[in-house]
Amino acid sequence: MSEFTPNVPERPSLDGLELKWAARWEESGVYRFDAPGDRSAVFSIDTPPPTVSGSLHVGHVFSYTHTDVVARFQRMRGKHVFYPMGWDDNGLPTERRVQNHFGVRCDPSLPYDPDCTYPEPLAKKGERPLVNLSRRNFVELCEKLTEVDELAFEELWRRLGLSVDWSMTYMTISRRVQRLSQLAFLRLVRNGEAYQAEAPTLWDVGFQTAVAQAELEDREHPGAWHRIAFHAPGGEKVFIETTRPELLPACVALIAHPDDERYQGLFGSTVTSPVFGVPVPVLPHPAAEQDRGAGIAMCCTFGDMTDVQWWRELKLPARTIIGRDGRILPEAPAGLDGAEGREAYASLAGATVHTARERVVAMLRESGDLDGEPRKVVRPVKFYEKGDKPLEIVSSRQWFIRSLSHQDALLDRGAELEWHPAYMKARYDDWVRGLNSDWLVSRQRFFGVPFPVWYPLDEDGEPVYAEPIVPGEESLPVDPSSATPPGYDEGQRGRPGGFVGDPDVMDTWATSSLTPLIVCGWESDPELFAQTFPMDLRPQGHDIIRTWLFATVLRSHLSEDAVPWRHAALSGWILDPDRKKMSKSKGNVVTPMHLLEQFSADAVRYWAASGRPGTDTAFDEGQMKVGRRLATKLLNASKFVLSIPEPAAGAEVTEPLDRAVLDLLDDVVAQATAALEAFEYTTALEVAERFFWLFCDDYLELVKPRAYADIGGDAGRESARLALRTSLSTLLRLFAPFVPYATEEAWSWWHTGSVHAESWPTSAGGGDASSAELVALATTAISAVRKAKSDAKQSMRAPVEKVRVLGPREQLDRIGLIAEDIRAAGHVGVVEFDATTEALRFEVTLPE
RNA sequence: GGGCGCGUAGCUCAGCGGAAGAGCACUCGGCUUACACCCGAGCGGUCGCAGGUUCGAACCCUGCCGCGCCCACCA
Repeated sequence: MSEFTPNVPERPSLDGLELKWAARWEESGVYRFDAPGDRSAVFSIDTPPPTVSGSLHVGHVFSYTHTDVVARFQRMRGKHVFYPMGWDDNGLPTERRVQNHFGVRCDPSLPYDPDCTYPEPLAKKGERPLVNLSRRNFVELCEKLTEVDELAFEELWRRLGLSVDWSMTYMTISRRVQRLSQLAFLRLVRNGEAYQAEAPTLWDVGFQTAVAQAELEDREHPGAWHRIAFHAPGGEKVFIETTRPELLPACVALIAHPDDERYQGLFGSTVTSPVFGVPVPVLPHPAAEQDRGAGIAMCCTFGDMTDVQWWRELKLPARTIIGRDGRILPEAPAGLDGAEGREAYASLAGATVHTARERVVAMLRESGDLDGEPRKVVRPVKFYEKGDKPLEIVSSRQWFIRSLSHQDALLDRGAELEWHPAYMKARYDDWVRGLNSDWLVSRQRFFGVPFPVWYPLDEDGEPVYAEPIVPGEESLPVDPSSATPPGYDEGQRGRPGGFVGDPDVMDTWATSSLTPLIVCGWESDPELFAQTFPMDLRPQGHDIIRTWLFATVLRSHLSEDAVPWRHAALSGWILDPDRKKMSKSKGNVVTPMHLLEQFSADAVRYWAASGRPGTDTAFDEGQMKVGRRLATKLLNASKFVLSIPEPAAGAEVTEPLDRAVLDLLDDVVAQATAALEAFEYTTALEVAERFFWLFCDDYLELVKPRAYADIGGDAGRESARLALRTSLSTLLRLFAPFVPYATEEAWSWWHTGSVHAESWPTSAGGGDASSAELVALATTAISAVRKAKSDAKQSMRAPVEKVRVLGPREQLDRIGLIAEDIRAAGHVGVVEFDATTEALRFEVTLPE
């Protein structure tokens, strides 16, 4: 480029930049990953695949921007940035959305219909009966809907300016990912790290599926304490207290602490439950707390996890009374043998837990075994995080991945990671230390990756779970509900001596925990894998440390004997102005596309970049306005610098002010680089921004007359022109990761290539202190002149008769170096110096 | 109950051992050959509280108060 006046528009604007540049970036492939053949030249990012179940919100925009800033920085540093995007379309949210959207329901017993005509979306809820679909048809419909969602997501991400390589996009429900997920699972089965077991499991009666420890949350739930009498053989009453009287027929023991003096005489004896008349032992166990309730608890199968512990450790019988639908089972459990007890139970059969509770309380009241009235309490109860009814515990057969036996190794893996911010590691450590069961990965749902397993049926038609049939790896992915296992034909499905497919699907996390393996080409592209794994960065929310982060570390540990990445960057929440977490349910979400349209992508990115790693950040349109101003200013400042003729060949930066400013900028580059290397993008933006405003407000004003050649002669003019272009080039590159559109636009006015493919500015080591001081002196001087004009309510263009500079000799000497710039910029007649022993000050004399 | 983080200007936040900072808001002024979607000047703070360490503390230590989050318990 050697044109004097580059291609600068008359009135630069942010409007329309997104569409213009997003299209050109796609065309030119500037963000395309090309494998360099060398792991050290790659920066690979394990981007979170957003759940495709509706819409992205500002929280997504916030955290994905952080990652993009880092990606762009690394790219400019010369790294081959491996930055794919995925969509998590697996799981409950999609299932639920499809059911509501199309008015359908999955019936796994139906056969697959290859010519199915799918229903149109419902115009309004309940306008027609639900349409039943086979599992495979249901899954196809899910895929249809998620495709549409994914396009909308991609459009938003492109507009935001994420420098993702869109040619590598993956979907967690795709055949490729299903294959990989099943393959990884079968490998775990083979080496004993995945197993199935029949055990009491936390169960959501609404969704009718088992849930894992990581998916629990506590909610305040109203209940009541009931004081209930059991009967000892001698006729005396033993009172227990419970919030779940409906579990009385499931009671298998009373438990008190071994040291509790009140119950010493009862240990080993048998008491009889009221109403149901079931004899149960009174047993000691250290998990019983003396100062809680009556100090003696009724152990039921199962009211809570302590019941499970007692049941297991004291080898108690199981008296299950709650079914998977949350209702009381029709058949009374073994042990409930008395006629009266059976009659009482019959009155509960089929009732919901809530109704059963009322009936049991009524019966207790009638028999006189309810002591006093129930006392209402609100106490925390375990819920499935997506559910709306308290969890029950039912016994069921489930698949688990071993994690308890790897606790120490997982803590070591956590220590291998660099955490940003560092204190987030504590959450991981807490979680790993607090694990109380292996990872339950099976879900009794439909839309997800099926377990690639069948079971032979014995002559009675009962599955032989101990001898699962697995497919060959080459046949993956398989859906055992429609595929036939090796050695069988389809006619044997469900028949004695035949087979049955595992009906369950894997939990979403069981697949998304494999994202590093999915994107890096595990078991499919060894060359790519060698260049990208272990990955450099996992960015994610701090709320899913116990799920996604933990599970990914576990799977990588089991599969690759390695950490999945070197750095984990945890982003915070977006808080609404009331300091609450922004969420859809609170109805306070602002749609991201609207924000991008209103403020521009650069502005929204600027706001996002103001949130430090791990820190919850307020949603702040004010910050977006500031960002918009910055981006506009970059365009205008660029226009101005480029409107000044290019420096002549052989020009040199000779003027003290010019040298000092470049020195200062060099220091800014050093600071910004160090900050970005440590994922402290906010600090990088701050130092760049502080310099930029000083550059615009003070340096540009001071240097204008010289650059226009009004003063200073040839050398001064060329020095100014060279310093201006040099600064602008550096500044545009410094801001490119943050405001990619404005910087690209301005860059395009005087360069042919993309700024995002340029190299990151390098620092010569930072300026010395005297440069910073000289710039500070220049700022102080020009401010003093401005203040005088401002106090006199005059225009900045108004002439100044005289400026007297008073202060220490050394400072006067330094100001002397830049006095001519100050004089010209301030429209000052003469500048005089008077050495004193006092602090530096300026006397500004305006004309009469 | 355990852990983590945070309390600095009206608001959003930097600063984390050497003279209290920025932006926004507010007040006053200015069409200045890049930008009026702009520019300039100004107002504004017992750095949560109380002790301690230090020549020196917003910063380090101890205790307390308040807010948020994570985990556990849930008879």
